Amino acid sequence: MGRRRFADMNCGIAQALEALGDWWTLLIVRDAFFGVRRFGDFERSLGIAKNILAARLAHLVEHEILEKVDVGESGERFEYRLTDKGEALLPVLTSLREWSDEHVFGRGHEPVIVKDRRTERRIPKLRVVDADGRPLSRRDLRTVAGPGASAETRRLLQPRAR
Amino acid sequence: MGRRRFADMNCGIAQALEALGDWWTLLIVRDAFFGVRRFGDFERSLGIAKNILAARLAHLVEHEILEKVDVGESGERFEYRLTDKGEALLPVLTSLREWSDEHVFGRGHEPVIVKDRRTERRIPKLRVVDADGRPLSRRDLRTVAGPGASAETRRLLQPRAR
DNA sequence: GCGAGATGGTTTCTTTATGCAACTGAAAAT
DNA sequence: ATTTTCAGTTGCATAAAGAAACCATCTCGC
Repeated sequence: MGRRRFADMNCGIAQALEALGDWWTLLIVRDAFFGVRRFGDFERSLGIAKNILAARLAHLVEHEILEKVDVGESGERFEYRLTDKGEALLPVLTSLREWSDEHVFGRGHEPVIVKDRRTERRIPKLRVVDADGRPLSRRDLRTVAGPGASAETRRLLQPRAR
Repeated sequence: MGRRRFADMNCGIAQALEALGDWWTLLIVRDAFFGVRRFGDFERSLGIAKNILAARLAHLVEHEILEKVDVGESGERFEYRLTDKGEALLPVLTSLREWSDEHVFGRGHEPVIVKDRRTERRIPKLRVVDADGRPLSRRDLRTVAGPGASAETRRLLQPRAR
């Protein structure tokens, strides 16, 4: 029985994976952040099969991360553009890149560097911080049920020994 | 012909996906952040098939995101614990959750809320900011080749019309 | 010390997903 | 008018995911 979907899980990570978790999808989004818009450009940039690309683009359009815009002069010719919801993935892509830079490539071996276009300075690393800007780690956090929590989520979040 | 791997791509996102991109993997890491350590606990929490779980845990151990520790009193009994490299994924999980909270569930419908354990206040949202703390969007950024850039990466980053 | 159950997997088989290659129909370029 | 590009679709081969059954240790109760 094929792959399970996560759509019904009452969890933000699972929901994000429902939209982005398929193979290739996040690389398509990354390319979109780089300014790629056309079917053929995604195809060449990624070396992805056409049928997979078509399916992924449709999935991203369905999830309102990309929008398909007809830009044809005298007929149909499409572009895929990031929506606001898609642009909001910047912290996700950034945190993934920063993690790889530090823990996969290692400092000094980054394949790319992201700068503030205005000042030409590197952007500061993303960090999880408290209200005063002090860095927090996993142990400093406490997860509680929110307003949209399901009964199951509520049960899972009951305090227990760790 | 099976699935392509991204291991050889000279890109942080691709490298992160090589480690985390498989189906289920990120949910296993999420559970690890919640304090889950035992095979059976992951299995029950996720409802994942044992063979897939075993493969994913081995993959995460191989990538040094989890470590497998023998905690048996008089024989083998294992725990999977987050390494420092694994703990460093906190911004990734956080940015995914925050994106879902805002763009999938919507404000006021978050299934979980993450608080600073000390102050009981919600943690501020992760943002990509400049050196002075001002928020940046995709358009404010410029990506240039880093010290570890391959020839291909260098070529792709040549300025071009957007 | 011995059987019952929990733990942590491996093996087998079926169902899906992925990938390649070939094909298509419309738009642009020449 | 013909060729090339574009944006897919279709068909087929293979690899990965999932369920269920199986298995070797360990642990607990007695």
